[in-house]
Amino acid sequence: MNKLLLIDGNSIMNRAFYGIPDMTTNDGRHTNAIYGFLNIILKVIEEEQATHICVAFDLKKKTFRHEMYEAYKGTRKGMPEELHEQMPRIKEILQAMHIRIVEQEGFEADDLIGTLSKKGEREGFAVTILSGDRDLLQLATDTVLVRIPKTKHGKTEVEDYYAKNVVETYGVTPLIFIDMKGLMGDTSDNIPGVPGIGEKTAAKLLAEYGDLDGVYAAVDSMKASKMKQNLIENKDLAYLSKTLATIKLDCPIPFEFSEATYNDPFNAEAYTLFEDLELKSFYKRFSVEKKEELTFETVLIDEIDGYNALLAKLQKAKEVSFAWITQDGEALGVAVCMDLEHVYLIRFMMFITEAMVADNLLALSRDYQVQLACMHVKKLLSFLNFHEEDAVFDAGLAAYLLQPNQSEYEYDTLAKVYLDVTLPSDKEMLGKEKLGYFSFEDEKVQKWMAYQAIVPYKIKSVLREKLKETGMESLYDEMELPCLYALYEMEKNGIRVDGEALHQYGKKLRTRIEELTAEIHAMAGEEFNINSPKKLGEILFEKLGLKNGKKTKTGYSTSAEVLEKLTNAHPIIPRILEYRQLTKLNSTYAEGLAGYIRADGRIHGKFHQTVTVTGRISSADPNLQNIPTRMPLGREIRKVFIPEEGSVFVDADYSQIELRVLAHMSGDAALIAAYQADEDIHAITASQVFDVPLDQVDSTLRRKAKAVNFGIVYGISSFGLGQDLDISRKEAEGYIEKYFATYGKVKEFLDRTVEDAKKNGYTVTMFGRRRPIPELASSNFMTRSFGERAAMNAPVQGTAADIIKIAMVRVNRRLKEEHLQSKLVLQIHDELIIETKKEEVEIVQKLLVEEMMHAAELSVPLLVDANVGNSWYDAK
DNA sequence: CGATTCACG
DNA sequence: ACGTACGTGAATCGG
Repeated sequence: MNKLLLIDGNSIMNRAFYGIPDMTTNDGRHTNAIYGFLNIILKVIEEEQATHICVAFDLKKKTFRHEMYEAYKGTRKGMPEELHEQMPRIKEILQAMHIRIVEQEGFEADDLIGTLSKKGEREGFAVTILSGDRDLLQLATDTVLVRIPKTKHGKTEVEDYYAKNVVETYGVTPLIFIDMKGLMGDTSDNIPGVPGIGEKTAAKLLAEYGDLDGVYAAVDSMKASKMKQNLIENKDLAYLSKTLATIKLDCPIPFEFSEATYNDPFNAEAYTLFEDLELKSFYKRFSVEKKEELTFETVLIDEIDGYNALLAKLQKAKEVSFAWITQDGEALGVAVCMDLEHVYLIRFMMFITEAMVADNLLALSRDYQVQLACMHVKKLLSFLNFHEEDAVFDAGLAAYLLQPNQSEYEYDTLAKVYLDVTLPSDKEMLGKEKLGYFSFEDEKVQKWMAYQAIVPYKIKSVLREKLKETGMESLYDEMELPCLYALYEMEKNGIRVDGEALHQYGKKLRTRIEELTAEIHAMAGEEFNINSPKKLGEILFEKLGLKNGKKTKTGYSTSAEVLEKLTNAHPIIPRILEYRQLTKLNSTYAEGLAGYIRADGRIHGKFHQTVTVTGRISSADPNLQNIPTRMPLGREIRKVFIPEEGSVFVDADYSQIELRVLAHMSGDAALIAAYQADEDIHAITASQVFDVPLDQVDSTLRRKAKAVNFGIVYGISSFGLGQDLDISRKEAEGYIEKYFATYGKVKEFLDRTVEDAKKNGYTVTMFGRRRPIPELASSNFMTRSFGERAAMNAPVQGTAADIIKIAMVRVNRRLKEEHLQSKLVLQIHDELIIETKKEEVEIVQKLLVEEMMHAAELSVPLLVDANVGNSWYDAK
């Protein structure tokens, strides 16, 4: 039997738009509704095994029913621009997929669907209707199925309704469902209904009196009530609502279903559209031949004569790009490119050794003035001994500066953004295949290797040009590129950790954790997983009946913030808080860090340079930038980080660098003066904001003022500040106003920053680093507000990040220039740690403080605190 | 694999 | 009216 699927295009697009978080293409076109729409309909098409499909859309022109409603209530909300722009695109896609689109001027999508559904039934189709709108339930019959997708926790579930299911759920037949809408209305569909009558009352009335006419025939005999009054007063409204809710079944349909067959949806034409919109998750459905968009020849070099001939050519080249091919830390070969027509794949072997090729590459830069380019220089440095001076172009790093909000910078993404060429990704090409000697003979792997050399070759000039255009060329050349070498050295150096001390620390924690576990289980009266917020919530708020439990999303919140308010409500609470703290310390730090200690007794974490949107460095595997310090017990962990014999740690950190940057960038005289006089900034702020003489500012007031200062840097909101200080939004509002009255230029600066960001689409740091903030253009209040706060924060956080990068680069240079044996080991945003030979302590400390202080000339001094110690704990 | 929680600046 | 502070990474749970 033929299956007809009728899709309510507008309502499904609408559902998808609000159900799927914002998604955009690289050039900023929104695709979330398109993505969600396609996911829903493809899922249903598959389930239904549909043979014929129609997707109905409203046309822009107002319909009769709109006009009736607007006559009643004035305006109707238009759709947000982000959704609006997706409508023509989804239609294009459907057309390309040979899926029938139905539109009629003067008719809404549901009228068309109603008509088509009847026509389909008459012609012997099994009809299914897919809509996000419950209005369509009136079309359900014994054979016509209405399906309504719901997004639950990110997953789409579909509710199915035949006539009998409508009766089960709403107590009325589909036809009477229209009368029900007339009584209860439907806010989402702009149907007013009778005031005071909701689902329950409407269902009761209709069960008793049959339909709307029945209700009004009997209305006079009802006993006096508010409801009766409402019914009588709003009779016209009820009938108007019914008319509004009634779907037409007699629209003109100028085509036959034979023109709506579902056939060959995943064709080449559709593929180019999917590609254009970067809807990658659908690519695998297409079996079309992907056309090769980069044409080149791969040449395998695996004997010495060929290699020598190639080398001679490379030495004469001006620009050479390369990709070091590795597997599990072992080098297999290198792909090299010096023109657009060829990629040479050099396979390491007996007579073409890794060491030899590495030396030759280095010599290209140093002896033959060849400009080298590749993808991720830092990753290569353990194989290739390049230095800062070699200035190897790093395509990933350049691309990061241009678009720091991307999640990765692999060859396929870069090719798409900068060459408008779609290449298969790592995953698509290799899957889980392990590379080896014979991979050089596998055509697919050859391509993959080649891409990584030819992409940087091709995009280098594009990236250079864009860096110039955006004023970020010197940022790239003088800050980011040199910084990469300092970061690599920190990774290589690692930091020494006393494994035995770490083990003892963990043991101490675990003893206490066991005690707490037993006590908590005893108090709860059962054994349960304390680590499961879900279980814990049930125990606390249901079994033990603790009140509050207010913060929810997918259950009760059991965050420390909530639990702390309940500390005195039950003795189990403080134990859970302690348990949480200890298990965190144990699993993340005691046990977590232990797993990273290498044979040299040191932890070699990674420092990522292309992760954060603001320009900061991030740390991972393990994260060495979040080692505890705020709580005494956690801080103890820092005792296990120790220098090697004969060395100490010299640790230096900036004092309030972000607020100082703010003082400078805003030019606020009061703030600048306070810093120039080396005043206690939080105390001064307290005195100003709370109208208290400076000598009467107590610790509580100072703490509050500190929160205000932090809030300013974070992009202040009265709600956020209120939350942090546990005061009312109103009160927080007062603090902020007082702050801005004191530091007027700061307000001007923040306002100007947001305004410029809205105009340009990005913010800029003192050193020209940009942060795009697409959220500022959103029509969604929440999203836009976030963008505004981010815009206030980014120049400040970003400039501070720039400054410490400059300091790192200079410190690292001086350590080398002055032939010191001390080495950088950690960077924690505003802090640098140098493992320092004892005989170098004085000079290193001086050098470190000097370079940090003078990394930037601001209108306020950059103060640096420095300490020396035999562990990280002691040096701070 | 997303949500929750929590460690840091 | 909308419901949040800015920027990260890791462990854990549960679908």
